[in-house]
Amino acid sequence: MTDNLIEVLVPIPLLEKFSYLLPKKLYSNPPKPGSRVIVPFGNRTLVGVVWNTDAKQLKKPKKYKYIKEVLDVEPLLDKESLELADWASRYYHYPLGEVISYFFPPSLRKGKEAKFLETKFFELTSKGEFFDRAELSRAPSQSKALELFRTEKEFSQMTAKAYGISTATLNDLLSKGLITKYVRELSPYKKQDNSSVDSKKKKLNEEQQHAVNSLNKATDSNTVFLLNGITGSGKTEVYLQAIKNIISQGKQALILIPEIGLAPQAEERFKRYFGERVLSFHSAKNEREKLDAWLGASKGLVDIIIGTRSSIFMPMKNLGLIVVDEEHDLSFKQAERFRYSARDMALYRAKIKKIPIVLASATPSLETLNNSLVNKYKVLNLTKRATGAQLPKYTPIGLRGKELHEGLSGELVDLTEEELTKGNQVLIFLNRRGYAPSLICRSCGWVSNCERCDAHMTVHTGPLRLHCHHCEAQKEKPKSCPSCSSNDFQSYGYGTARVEEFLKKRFSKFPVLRIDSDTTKKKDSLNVYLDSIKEGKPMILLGTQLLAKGHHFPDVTLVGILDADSGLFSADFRGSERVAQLMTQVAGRAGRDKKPGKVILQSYCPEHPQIEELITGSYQSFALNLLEERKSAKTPPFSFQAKIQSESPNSYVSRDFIINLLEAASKVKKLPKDLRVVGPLPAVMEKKSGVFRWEINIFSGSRKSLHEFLDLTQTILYMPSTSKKVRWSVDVDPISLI
DNA sequence: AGCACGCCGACT
DNA sequence: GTCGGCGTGCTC
Repeated sequence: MTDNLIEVLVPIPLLEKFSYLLPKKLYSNPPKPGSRVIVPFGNRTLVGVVWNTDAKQLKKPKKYKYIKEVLDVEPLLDKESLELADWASRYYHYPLGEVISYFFPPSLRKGKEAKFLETKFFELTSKGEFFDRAELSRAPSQSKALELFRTEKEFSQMTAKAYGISTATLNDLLSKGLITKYVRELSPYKKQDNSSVDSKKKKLNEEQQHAVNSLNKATDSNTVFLLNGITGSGKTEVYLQAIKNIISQGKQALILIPEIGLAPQAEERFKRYFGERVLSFHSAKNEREKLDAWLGASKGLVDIIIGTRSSIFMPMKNLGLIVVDEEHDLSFKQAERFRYSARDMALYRAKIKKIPIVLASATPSLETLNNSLVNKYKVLNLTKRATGAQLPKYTPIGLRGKELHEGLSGELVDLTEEELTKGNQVLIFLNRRGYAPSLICRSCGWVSNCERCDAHMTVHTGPLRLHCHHCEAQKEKPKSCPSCSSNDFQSYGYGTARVEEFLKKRFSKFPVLRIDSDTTKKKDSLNVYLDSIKEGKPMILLGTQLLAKGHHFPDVTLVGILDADSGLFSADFRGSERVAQLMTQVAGRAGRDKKPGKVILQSYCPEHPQIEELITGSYQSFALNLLEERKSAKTPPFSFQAKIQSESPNSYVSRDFIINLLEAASKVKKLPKDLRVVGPLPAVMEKKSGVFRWEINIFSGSRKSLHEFLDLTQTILYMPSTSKKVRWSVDVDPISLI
């Protein structure tokens, strides 16, 4: 019998589960799967999670240790979370013990109590109620406090302070037995108060209404919806109403959004609609807030969680719907350690829980689009803008042989002038921050390369410095050329800061708002910008992809895309997909309201078939073409991809590590025929942050053989004999472009 | 991952 | 003599 042996997961990069003995005193009350326990591990003590209570005996049983302590009598994670963790661990080939820790907020990972903030309360006793206040004539503070207690009956420590009752007074009343003290968990969540909720539903158009109806009909079934609505078509309103329906059934909804920057606005919109039982969750929250949100969601005190990718791990007592907004967005994929895709985990979570899930986007990823084409997903199309406005018209402007004004063609400058004078706003898009992408020496050709990366250092102004955009490196602009000592430097190319300089000079009467990660570093600064845009005064919004993300700019009538070519000739097969999404999203900021919009696409090759397709066709037609290309190239979504990468300060060491891995793997088992291994090759940017990266990319038409191969490499990678000088990673469904 | 153990180099 | 460098091995 092994009924006293318990399998525990520890947060350590090891593939094994560890078995522990249950002390006799816990026989009557054994911990359940999903409970946290404290276990001895080597000479350390760790917080682990119970996985299995009927663990099998090891083949050669060593000495088992005893569980030290059970932290949770009732499990903190339900069966579905455990199943999701198990799946993710196997799918992403990442140790289960580490995966499971993603399901807990930091404080619970550290072993703290799963309780809301505990607060001291002071309550009037019956003695206090009938006590003659005349006896307190020499203690006016106590007398006054007692009077307050008689009307309020009890105070939390905080409120007592707010009422001006000092700790000394409280202690005096306590010692006289007039009040008592007790400790209570202070749940920050109130029962729903519907009076604060704006229950007016917006009027929907026919397509939106149809979408809402379809979503409402799918309750309790694992239906995957692609809410494919053009920019400005009112996707949010559709899922808001679907969520309303879910909540009216006493269930919860989980909404995943791309970036942390979008969280405040999204939360505000949801709160306006649903009241206080909406909670946002993202990395900027502190430990206490994270724990409170976690507890609130798992106890069912919160109806809606809206958050960034890590919210997919949020326990929900009665989850009824998941929405992944802007599902194409790359930020749903974690690009380090546990390289999960929150979107794909959401799909699996909905499957386990047998609930509907909505993937919403104007520019769906090719994976999602393909799944909808093969009828795995149900498509809800929104083809009209909610305001009735038209999609903006694209006008290409060829740049060859043209004189530019810091990246702007004469036509674009004129059109900008025209729109500003009419009182409209203009959006200029350039996906390159800083002043100029590089600094060159005009006398010898020296270029400002980063010492730690295969990349140029970008010129930044105010103060004038060189920054590497791929590592932390920064330095002064050299006084003279390191190579020829001349002083003839030129800032080569242009970034947002340089264009800003020009626009401010050229359109001095109008504000120019530069919005990129340099100008929005400070907390809330993005919101300050967005608020000033909302005022609707004529101005120029200049920025990077930050501007492309889901914002509603009703007064923008002209969008200028300075460099439509970037990314078209990318080394990555996902480059064009990304460009099309970006262009479509940016273009979609124009003409959202009553005023019609126009989009200028500057390009050195306007006759490039992909540029033409974007202009004359639509994102949809562009994407369908791309899908055909991917099909013949057998790249995802027509095959499954994984990447194994090594990192070392020495390029040869890094390369040899991958070569040895492949060799070791093929010794154990011949590579299956349906597996295509590309590499070993250096990464596109081989040197980054001082380490050299080599990789193999594995493609397979069969998920099964891909995973079998990864399982095999994993056992090799985790062998103690494997060199620890090299850092390695496995990335399933990689999407990174560098 | 962490931590201990262990085997070589430059120090009070 | 020993303090400490990091290679290697192990964790129920």
